[in-house]
Amino acid sequence: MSDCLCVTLRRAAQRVTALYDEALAPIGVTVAQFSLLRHVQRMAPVSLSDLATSMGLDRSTVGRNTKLLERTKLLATIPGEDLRESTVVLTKRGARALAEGAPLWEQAQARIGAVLGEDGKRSLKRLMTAV
Amino acid sequence: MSDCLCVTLRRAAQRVTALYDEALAPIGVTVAQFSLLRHVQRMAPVSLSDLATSMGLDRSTVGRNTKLLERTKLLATIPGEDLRESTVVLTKRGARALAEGAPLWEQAQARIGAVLGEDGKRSLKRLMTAV
DNA sequence: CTGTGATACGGGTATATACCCACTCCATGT
DNA sequence: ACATGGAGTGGGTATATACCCGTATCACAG
Repeated sequence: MSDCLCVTLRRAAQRVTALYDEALAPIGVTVAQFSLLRHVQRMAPVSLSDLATSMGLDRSTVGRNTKLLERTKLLATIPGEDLRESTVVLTKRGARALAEGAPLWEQAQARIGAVLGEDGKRSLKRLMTAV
Repeated sequence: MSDCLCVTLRRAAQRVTALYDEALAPIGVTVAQFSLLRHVQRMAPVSLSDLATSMGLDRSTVGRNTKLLERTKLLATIPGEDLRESTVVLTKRGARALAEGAPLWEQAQARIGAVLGEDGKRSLKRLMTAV
């Protein structure tokens, strides 16, 4: 067993990701993509830069992930008034995926929440504010 | 703020990884590579498959990560008696990197250990056994 | 109205990871 | 001895992520 906290944390994140991904499989998106969809839903119409800032990810990462969801027709991008800007919106399919995915996500979230418990969630929050 | 435990956990893992990577930067390896080096040190001479099993990673991942460390001359692979097998060993440079990296790793580990606290580590362990 | 610096994005490259397929090599049963 | 199946690896492809650079566009100072 690895006693490196970092490696353990990475593995935990991977396994939890796999669990969420499996839960969301019926709607054909990963948890990273689901998260992106939710952010777009909240912020649309929104630029890639604003999305990236809001999600705490690199702009290029958001751009690439958005492209994937464009290919599967869950997102669409339209040029903004500022021609440099690419504005992202949900498609109807995207909205439907979000609606159908919500209870699936809830289940996974409840399961992990139960495993972590209140103290686990607190530790996680503490970690996020500390690093 | 994302209220998805999975996304939060992923971000936490990324940030902690960045912290360890920065700590290990003087010896020019990432924490994933450092972990691989340590496993090789413990198990050498060892096949890729055994390494992968021991580290809980995919065989192909270990193969690729090993190639990276071969390029930087921290690891070497020699053909095993079984010609299918590729046996991995530490080079002198690899051993030196491990020795020099140990205190750097310790520092990062201590810092994250302090943030997590005993309850945080317990939660993490609980998570690992549950998923 | 023009030039310059700032901003938005895309693409290249890199690590880390997984899964699946093909190839090679071994080992064992007939 | 040979065939068949299993094991070990490598490579292809995919996602998710970061950083850096180039290009296009904008906004503002002069």
